[in-house]
Amino acid sequence: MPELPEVETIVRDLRKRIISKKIKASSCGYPRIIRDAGLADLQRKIHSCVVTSVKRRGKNILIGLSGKKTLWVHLRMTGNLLFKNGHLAPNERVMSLVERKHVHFELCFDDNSRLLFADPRKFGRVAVVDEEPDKVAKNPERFLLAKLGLEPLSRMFSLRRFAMQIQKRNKAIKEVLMDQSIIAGIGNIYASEILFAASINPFKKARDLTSEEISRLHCSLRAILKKAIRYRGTSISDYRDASGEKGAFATQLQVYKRAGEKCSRCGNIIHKSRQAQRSTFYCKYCQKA
DNA sequence: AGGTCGACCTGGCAGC
DNA sequence: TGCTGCCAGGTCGACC
Repeated sequence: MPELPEVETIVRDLRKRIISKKIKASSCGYPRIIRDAGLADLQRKIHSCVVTSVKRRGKNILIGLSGKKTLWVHLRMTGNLLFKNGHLAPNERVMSLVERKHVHFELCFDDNSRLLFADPRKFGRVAVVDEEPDKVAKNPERFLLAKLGLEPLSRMFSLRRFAMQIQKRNKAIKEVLMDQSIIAGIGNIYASEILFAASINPFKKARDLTSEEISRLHCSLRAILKKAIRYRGTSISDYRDASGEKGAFATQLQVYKRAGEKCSRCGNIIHKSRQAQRSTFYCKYCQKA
């Protein structure tokens, strides 16, 4: 699933391509991806709007539209937003793995270029919000979106604020990192990688972390996310950027999906176990409990 | 308030 | 080859 670095890569691509374009038409082959009010309402609201901005908040994509509106997109596990110049042939593969049948929502701009929302598993969601993106980003719950915590690459993400959040949580640190209402944007891949980089055991209770560990975690968290953005994200299978290209960070993964391989730091074997119903990868020696 | 679990979906892959 | 069961980057709502 796309996490912060993948979403950021898509947002940066789209910013170059769709800003100031006018929406001429939209279509949807699977209305359940539209939240709340539904398809007809959404189509009416976005028709003839001009794209004014493309932003990210956590894993959420916020496309600013003229008339103080926001087109909200969440890619969940396998969603993709792809920009395409011109029409799509009836059987054209949008990219490897994603066939025409997986395109569930489509925006057509006045120059005939398109923005496609494709999602094989149909978990992704789209909605229109009657407010501009900055206000939605600040207070997503007000617009019936999920509560979002600290933005890890913003200036607000100080060591002090991070530590305050960590110290009051009684659950495992990996679960805290992945809790979007505490820190926004980290998912299963980067939580594993960040904890490895900081040499912290994923099962350790957040409130038991020493101040030295919290400081190390704060540092690796930002470093890993920034590096992953430089590599344009991680493609395990489905993820592609807005041009349909893979991200290159998979080659940099130290523990995620590497169970049974040797730890790059100590040479011991990387372990896989189950945590909060998801896979966790770590080195038992470098990340002692 | 906090945790745990199933539901939402499809496709790929391992094992038989 | 074909069937079955398991696994997957995320989130939400029901329940205790």
